[in-house]
Amino acid sequence: MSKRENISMSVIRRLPRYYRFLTHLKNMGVTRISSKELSERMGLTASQIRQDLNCFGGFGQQGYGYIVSQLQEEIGNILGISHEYKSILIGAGNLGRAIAAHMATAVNGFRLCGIFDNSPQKIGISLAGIPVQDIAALDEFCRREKPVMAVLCIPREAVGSLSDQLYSLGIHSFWNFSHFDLSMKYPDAIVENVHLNDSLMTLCYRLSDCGQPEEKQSPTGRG
Amino acid sequence: MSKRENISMSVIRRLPRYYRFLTHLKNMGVTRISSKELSERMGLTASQIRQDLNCFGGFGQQGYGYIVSQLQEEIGNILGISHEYKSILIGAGNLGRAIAAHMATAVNGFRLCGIFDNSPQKIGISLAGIPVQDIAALDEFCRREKPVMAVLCIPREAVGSLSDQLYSLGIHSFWNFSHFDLSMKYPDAIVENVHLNDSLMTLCYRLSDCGQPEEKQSPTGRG
DNA sequence: TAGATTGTTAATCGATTAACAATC
DNA sequence: TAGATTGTTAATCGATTAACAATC
Repeated sequence: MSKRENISMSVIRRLPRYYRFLTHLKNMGVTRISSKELSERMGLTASQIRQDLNCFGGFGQQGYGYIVSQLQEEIGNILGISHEYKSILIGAGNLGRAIAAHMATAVNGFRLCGIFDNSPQKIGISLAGIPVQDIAALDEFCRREKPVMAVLCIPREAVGSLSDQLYSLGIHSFWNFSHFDLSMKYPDAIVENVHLNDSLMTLCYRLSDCGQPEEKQSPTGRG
Repeated sequence: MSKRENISMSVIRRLPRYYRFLTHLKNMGVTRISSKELSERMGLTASQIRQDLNCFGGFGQQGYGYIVSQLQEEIGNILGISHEYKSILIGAGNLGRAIAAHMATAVNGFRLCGIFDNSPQKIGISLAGIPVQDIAALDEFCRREKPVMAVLCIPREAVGSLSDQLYSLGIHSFWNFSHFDLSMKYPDAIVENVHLNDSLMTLCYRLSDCGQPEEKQSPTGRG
């Protein structure tokens, strides 16, 4: 866990995948692995794996390789998965439901402690054992429970004013599923965006890549 | 739409964001924009925007800038959003439900035409107006409808054998929400992964970054 | 025309890969 | 010890930024 200074996002984004792979190997009964073997299984270069790991410390042994269980645990610590950061979810729609179920089951460093919505049809129901509260109760709840992260599963239009409220209540990190640009608004906030539609559109691009689209001969052009 | 050769994923992943921003500007009544102004609004450099756009052609006018509606339409064409690629969804759990709802509403180049699950409780219900079919009906359905993309909202364990079936039925592109490594298995497949838990873990890392974790003094060590 | 802003080439920066001495 | 594989430095590659001539 030692060094950890100015680690690039490229490296950080690979850590969960290492963690998953090592957990899988551990479950399969593999006790020892070299960077070469791991690289072949993961489709990376051995150099990159060693380079990545050495951002955080030397976890291997020359001539031997890495102990799977040890390395898995180290990366878990680096990621901070044994934390239980208090978090709330805003928006109990289809996506909110899925995320609540996800956060309740997977171990990931966060504990969901409150869900909020503004629709009377949603208020009172439970998702993953947590009751959906009226958004009007948000202030009081946050002052009492002091959550540090908010999951935003609400439409773009709703985020503008709500994010101000959340930010002033001390929530400065967001798992953002909306299209609202939080990191533009709060430069010091920690924002992780999940843009499902953007993701799908890149898939569309790659499918279209071979044949020309050509369905629209757009008759645009400036005066 | 012209050039389009060896466009890097870095560029491709920015396209949907350009598209969103331009759509927004258009809706706000903005008709004309320079790369400088757009860069300030999006938190990029003007150089990057011009560089990105010029991968596909010259859409601007020197001394004037870009016509918002025209550029928006061009990027839409580049992404291929007017396609209606037939797609199927496997897994009608919480996440499957959310994705079905999403794909039914947003315009994104795909048309969801079938949903499959293996649970008797799910078979027969409708998601976004589409009935959930028994996974046993998959072969017959695919031979008739010829979908080209599959959304995978099933657990890792289920993907191994199912992906073989899908691949042999001519489905070579996947929107993959599972942790199964499809691109390792089918190097020629087009795979877009959405790993929600990985995303959340990077957020956890960044939150943990300031204070040391130190809750576990792991007593590991070899031989 | 003069001013503005593009398209494009060159310079810089960062990330990945290769090489190799250290060492288990 | 000899063989293997790490940790780390150097070389390469790619992506971003800066600069500027072209031109509307």
